[in-house]
Formats: sequence, structure tokens, C-alpha cells
Amino acid sequence: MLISTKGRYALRVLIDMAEHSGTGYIKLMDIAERQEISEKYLESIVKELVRHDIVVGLRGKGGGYKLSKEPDKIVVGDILRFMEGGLEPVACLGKQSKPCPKVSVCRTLGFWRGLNDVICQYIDKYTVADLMLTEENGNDYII
Amino acid sequence: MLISTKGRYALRVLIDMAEHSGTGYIKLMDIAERQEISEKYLESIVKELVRHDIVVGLRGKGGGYKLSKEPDKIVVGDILRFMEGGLEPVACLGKQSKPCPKVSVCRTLGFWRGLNDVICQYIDKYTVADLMLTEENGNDYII
DNA sequence: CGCATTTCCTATTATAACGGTATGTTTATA
DNA sequence: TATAAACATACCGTTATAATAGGAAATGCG
Repeated sequence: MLISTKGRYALRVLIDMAEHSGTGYIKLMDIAERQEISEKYLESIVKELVRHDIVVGLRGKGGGYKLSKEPDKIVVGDILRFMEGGLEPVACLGKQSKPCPKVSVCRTLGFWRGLNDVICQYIDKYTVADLMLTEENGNDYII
Repeated sequence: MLISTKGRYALRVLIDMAEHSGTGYIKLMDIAERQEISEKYLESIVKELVRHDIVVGLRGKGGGYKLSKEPDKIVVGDILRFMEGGLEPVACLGKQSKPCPKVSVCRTLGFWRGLNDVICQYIDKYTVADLMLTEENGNDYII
């Protein structure tokens, strides 16, 4: 499985927040209950979202979290990349990887680059707003 | 990193075998030396390739391995899928996964399906013969 | 002020996968 | 028959995953 719970849960949290926005801050417990995810585990995920300025938190009574920008400004690819710590198919394509000594004779590098490209092109095409558009039962093509 | 050493080494082994074919069976030690990969570790990878009828092994003196079919008949996607034990972005898209109870309300399923599709389309387009065509230094775009 | 509430912060943990090593058995060839 | 090779099984250290636990700090309200 390519994507871990960090990336998957993060997307679900953002969609949930977008769908329940407008009423100020949303407390994590509500999201946890709706999404059926442990509140404590969600904390560690939301912390990353705060660190990358995707959501803002407010402490104390009446506090909670809310999106720091409009859903159509949140690119899915960005979320997945920092939640997963990079999405490159192979290490040598990573941002801060030391250059591979085999780079000049490698017969697979071009293939991996191409794979990386099609993945990035796809995930950077989507925003949280796009995911919201998916209507209920829209995916359930099995009768 | 999406692809582990199993998938990466498997491709390198197959390309190596294809490039050194014609001289009958190739012993694993030669491949291990050329590819600078531990012979013992390669054994576990080649075992999978044998199990899936990609290569055939011959024991005893003068034995070794060779491809069981032409390089242009070996699809990279197939190799990666069984070496990695599936390449689906999320578990619910896997072959033998139990149906997800949230399938009818999931707002991300369509996105994941699309991602799976672009990955499969890409990796199933390549064969080992295509990887061989990559000329030396062809990837080294840094002067 | 003081209390409830809620985020924020710092561990700890169980399980599995990854990447690799070690030892030994079987089979074919020279 | 000795040798060389695949084949088989077991083991091991490290890292990542997916959480859980406990408390500190801040905010709003009566």
C-alpha cells in the first residue's frame, strides 16, 4: 500500500473541515467521531497540518481547528507529499538525497522519473474542493 | 519511498540477464557482482521471479538462471506488482481486500482509483526490452 | 478569579515490514 | 565422485507504522 494512514486521514480531516466550515472552529473530537478515527491519533496528523499552515488551531473553550485557506486552494499533492515525507518512487529522486553514483549507467532512472511525473501530474491536479464534489454513492458503481 | 529494493533489484536483475543472455545460464554470483548487490539477498528476489515463471533456474555445475521469455514480453508492471505484493495506493483497491464499509460515502475513493489507474497505465506500458534501450549516460542530464 | 475546555507537547509501545545474513540440502555437470 | 550451483529454511537488527498515555498551556465564560 503506497499511502499510509497519515496521508489518507489527513485528506479525510480536511474534507470534513471543509464540509463543516462556517461555524467557526471545529473541535477535533467532533471530527474524530464523524470519521471514526482515534482522537489522539488525529492530533499527530493535525499537528502536521498546522505546521504547514493548512489549518489553524485555537485553544480553550470554543476552540478547535479550521482551514487557513479556501478548499480550492489546498492541493492534494502538497498534503500527501509532506504527510508521507515524500512520494518519490525511488530514493534517488528525493529532494535531499545524495546523488546516486550509478546515475550515469542506470537503466531504470528514466523509468522512475516518468513514473514520478505521472503521479505528480495527477495528484497536483486535485484540490480538497474537488474531493468534496464527489457525491454520496457516486463511487458505488456496484448495484 | 514507494518502491522497495525487492521491486528495484528485480528489474535490475532482469535487465542484467537480458543484456548477458545468449551464453546459456547465468550464475547469480555474476549478477550480484555486476549489480553490487549481496548474492544472498538476490536469492530471495530471484526465487520470486522463478515462482512467477519469469526466469528459470538450473542447478549444479554450469547452472544458473535465464529469462523464460523474451525481454519485450516481460511487462514491468507485472514484475513490480508481485514483487511489492500489490501497488494499490490504498488497501481497499487491493485484489483480495474485504469491501470497505464506507465505500458508499467515501469522498476519496474516486481519487484513489484515478491514481491507481495512471500508475498502472504507466508501468504496464514498459517492458524489460524498453528499459534496456536506455543508453549509458542517457539519464545524466547534468553536465 | 477560577474552572472547564480544548489545543499543544512529549514520551512510550506493540506490531510488522524491510533488508540482510547464515547454514544447510539437493541437483546437475565435468 | 568432487564440485558448483540453485534451492530451502531460519534468524536478526533496524526502522516505520499506528497508535496510546499523561500532562502542560492557553482560552473563554460565569
